[in-house]
Amino acid sequence: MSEVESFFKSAFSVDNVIFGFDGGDLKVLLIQRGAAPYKGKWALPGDLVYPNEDLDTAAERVLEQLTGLRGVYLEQVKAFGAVDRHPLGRVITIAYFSLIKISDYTVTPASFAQSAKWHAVNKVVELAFDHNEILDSCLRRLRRKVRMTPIGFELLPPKFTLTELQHLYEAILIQPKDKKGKNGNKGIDKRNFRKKILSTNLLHDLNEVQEGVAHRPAKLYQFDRSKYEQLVAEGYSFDI
Amino acid sequence: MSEVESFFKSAFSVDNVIFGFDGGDLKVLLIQRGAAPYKGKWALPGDLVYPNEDLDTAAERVLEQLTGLRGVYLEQVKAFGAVDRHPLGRVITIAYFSLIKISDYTVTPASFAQSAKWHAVNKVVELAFDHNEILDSCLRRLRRKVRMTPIGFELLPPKFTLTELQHLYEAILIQPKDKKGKNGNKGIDKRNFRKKILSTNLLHDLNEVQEGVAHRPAKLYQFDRSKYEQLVAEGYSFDI
DNA sequence: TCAAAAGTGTTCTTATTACACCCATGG
DNA sequence: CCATGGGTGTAATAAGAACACTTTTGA
Repeated sequence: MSEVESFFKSAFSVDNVIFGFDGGDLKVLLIQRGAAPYKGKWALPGDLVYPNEDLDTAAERVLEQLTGLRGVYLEQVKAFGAVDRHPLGRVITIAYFSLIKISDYTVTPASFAQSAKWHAVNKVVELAFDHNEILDSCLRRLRRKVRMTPIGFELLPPKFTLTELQHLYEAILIQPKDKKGKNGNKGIDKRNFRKKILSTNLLHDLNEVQEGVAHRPAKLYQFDRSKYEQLVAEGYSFDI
Repeated sequence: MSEVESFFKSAFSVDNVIFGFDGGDLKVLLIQRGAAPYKGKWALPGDLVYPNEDLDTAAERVLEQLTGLRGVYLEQVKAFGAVDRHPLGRVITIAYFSLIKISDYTVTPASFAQSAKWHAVNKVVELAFDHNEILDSCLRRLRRKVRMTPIGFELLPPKFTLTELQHLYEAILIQPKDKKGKNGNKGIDKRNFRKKILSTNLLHDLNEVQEGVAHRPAKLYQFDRSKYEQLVAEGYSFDI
């Protein structure tokens, strides 16, 4: 084998960290591997990239095959390319994360998806390959990004209450329990959160309320994307 | 050719955006291509990744071959993998940026390096491949990172003045001229900058002053890395 | 004595934090 | 009428922004 040929004895894949939110915990969609290597282990959904396929397209394809969803939030995080990360050969993988409304994911279209399941990110067990490391990277990216851009709404239904929104931020931003308990990992202050999020003027008050709750029903809001885009064009920068 | 084989008709490379600072402008080290494709064009230094080489190692190798430097700041940014990004085949590239002290780069050890040259990032011309896009991504990453972590010091000599440090931040953070002139792209306020940077207590006053300047000589400072690492362990987070 | 850059404080404005009670609804 | 979460304001503190003159040195 020539040296040049040896450079091409390699492949690349995409792996997708699909986040969802169930009202309480931040979740990640994992599949249970049906074949070696790591048969039976939980893993991130991923696939080899087709020879004539862009990386982003491959990530979209993996997402759609598993969830049936298109056009959702998807962002590349970084490449993972340790020599020994794949036991069968040199495979570098490009990590993506996507945000979906957990209620939109109902059936499991793809054949391999019968073994797909939501896992709370704080309770994820040992995964195949270097997927724990990939998940960690994507989670850190999400934590940073959710405070700088209004992507949190991608995880909520179109109509939501302020308390639901606050719980989402808490689920994403509050680490389970800091090593030393140094920084007080308490929840966000309700009044301050509402003040700040409403002061952006990006939430449209729908003049509707929750139904079927055994307490005072909360008002429903909707994220005003077009307003956000207009503000961004004027130099606005989201920060929460 | 089997389908599986076709997946392996691809290669990956690393491309390295090497930043430097000459006291005035933020610079990037580019090489002039000596061979097709894009012969004669300026490009980012890069190379194919060896089959048994980690991505980070490949990026370090490219950097060392060009500059002779080891152990400098290096960070992966992301992968670029458009199908047609390389005219000769499917090559995805992993972009890195590194920060070097421009005075440490003197001779040009590698054979291909006779055509290496510093270019002001604000005046970079059309580059080979998708390297302009890669440079933009790395520059955005640098702009974000330099405010969150004390990596700016990687671009300065060990002893520096506060004015030099301020000029560095201005060179990195101030865009040449905003589209509409909307946000006032003026320099940083000198007094506020000094107050803030000194309040971190991360600069060690060396009790030395500049020599050979035709005006009042400035005091010299040194970045106290061990103090920074100690503070980080206690939960501190740099922010400028 | 001039030019050139170093160095230095205060005021104003804005953002962040801390904090506790009444309200509306369904069971 | 009780349990449950919804909804609201103010005061104190901290951070950021604006701003101009004196000092030191070499030429």
